[in-house]
Amino acid sequence: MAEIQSLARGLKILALLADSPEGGSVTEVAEALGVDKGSASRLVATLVKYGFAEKDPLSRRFTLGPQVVTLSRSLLTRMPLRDVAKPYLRELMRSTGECAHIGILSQNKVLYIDQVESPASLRVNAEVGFLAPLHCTALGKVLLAFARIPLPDSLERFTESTLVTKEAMRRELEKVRQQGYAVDDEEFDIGVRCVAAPVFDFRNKVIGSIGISGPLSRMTSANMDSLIEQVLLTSRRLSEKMKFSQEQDHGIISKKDEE
Amino acid sequence: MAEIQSLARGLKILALLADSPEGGSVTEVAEALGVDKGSASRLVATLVKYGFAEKDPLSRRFTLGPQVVTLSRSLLTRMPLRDVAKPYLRELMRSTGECAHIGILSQNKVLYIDQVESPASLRVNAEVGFLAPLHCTALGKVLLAFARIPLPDSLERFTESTLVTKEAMRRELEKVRQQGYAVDDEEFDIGVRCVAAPVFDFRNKVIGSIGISGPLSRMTSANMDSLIEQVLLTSRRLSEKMKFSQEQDHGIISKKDEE
DNA sequence: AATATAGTTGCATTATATGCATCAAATTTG
DNA sequence: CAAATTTGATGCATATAATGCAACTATATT
Repeated sequence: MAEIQSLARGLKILALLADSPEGGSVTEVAEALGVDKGSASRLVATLVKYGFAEKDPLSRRFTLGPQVVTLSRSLLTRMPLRDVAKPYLRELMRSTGECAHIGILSQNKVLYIDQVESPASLRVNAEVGFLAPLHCTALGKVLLAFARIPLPDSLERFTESTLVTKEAMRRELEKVRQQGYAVDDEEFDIGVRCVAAPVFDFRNKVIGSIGISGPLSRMTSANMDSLIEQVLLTSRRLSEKMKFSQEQDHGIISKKDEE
Repeated sequence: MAEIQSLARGLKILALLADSPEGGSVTEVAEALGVDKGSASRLVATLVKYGFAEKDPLSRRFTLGPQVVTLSRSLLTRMPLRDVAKPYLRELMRSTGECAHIGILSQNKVLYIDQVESPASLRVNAEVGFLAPLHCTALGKVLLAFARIPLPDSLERFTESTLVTKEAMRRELEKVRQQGYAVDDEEFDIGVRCVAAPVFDFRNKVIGSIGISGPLSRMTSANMDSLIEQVLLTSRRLSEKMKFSQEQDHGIISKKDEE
């Protein structure tokens, strides 16, 4: 699979700019890619020209450009799952009082595609576009358990509670499958608990996971059961809705357009 | 300014995919760019390889990939204005009951970089990443009036009330400058009114605009005055805060890093 | 003001992207 | 259900476009 070198370089630069909070200079970019300053200069100039990067004239450093935000919206607003899920997220947040979010599998991580914030002043906030590890988040565990994707080779430790052995992980995923939901008990962020459950499409394939996150102080063992109940209920209702809307889509697609 | 052709082509493809709801096929892409099918095939393959595009195996069509969502988040979470504005947006939404949003100038349009939704069931929703015209939105008029950028050559009509002549626009902008705020009275969407005011940085340069949008039924002439008051108050407070945080930044930047 | 560092641009070279043709796969049609 | 047609992928030779070098300009540092 031959890749187009200059395009690949440009895309690598975008990833680079995304990773460095201060942006990147031409020389840094050149070094990172192992190309000449001249080439780097021309590549970033092209990115700027199309709005994918921006130059701060003062520092002469480059950052991501607004075009990526526009593209992102374009993608997000066209995700059927996201569209359908919105009211369910709102309802889930309302009934639990915690931040509700929905994620999909992307690059072997979980990508948060939408969120409804809790009004509480102490709350967990997972920005749309956030890319989290699978093995230590509730949303991620659900995807691992139901999507039947291979376990990541190394399970990075984030806190004391992170499950880092494949064996422990396998047992955990078995449990998730049996229960139908996953819990993250301070395995990624200290002081944060999450609950998530799968969303299935009309073929009973997992297409995402939906859940809530909140501080330990509110997500206590005393009310975990009712929170889990809410999440499960929501995930089932959403799955039903998805089946419905996708069967409709299916019908529409099979009817061929004229011309 | 020589642009790197293949990179430019790749970026054009991304814009293309963003514009077509159904995504694009290899042949369509090839036609749109005026290149060979083979080249188009290799270009999209590269985009897919780096997560910027995705292939639906069934329809063999390409859509934007999740990488753009990740990049977008990376950019948005690093915008100082966005960070600082969040609580002000929340407060503005709470005090007015309407959807509050904040935008910046991008590609001669206004880019919505954050939003707080109203809980009302009838509400206006402007997704983050939305790119709206300057001349017929409150956020946009504010930018036009205070950023001293040239008027767009043609003022597209969206509704009966859209101002489409340069002369009318100039008068309107003069009014905006005098009042310190802008109103959009069904000039973009029927049934929707918006109010917005500028956000200034420590140099008194406009860096964005903040405002609210709501249905005519709630944004009546009777309560417009108080809504305007709220927006103005918020924009002034936010500007103050921005001055403060930027002066701090300024200090940090001028203190050179070791190494 | 002088020096050093960083970014841009012109130009010749070479590698790379391109188009064509072929092949494979999938979709449509008879 | 097979034949035909459309669509996407890949190998290869050619030509073009991207590259690196070097010279130059602009900015930052001393």
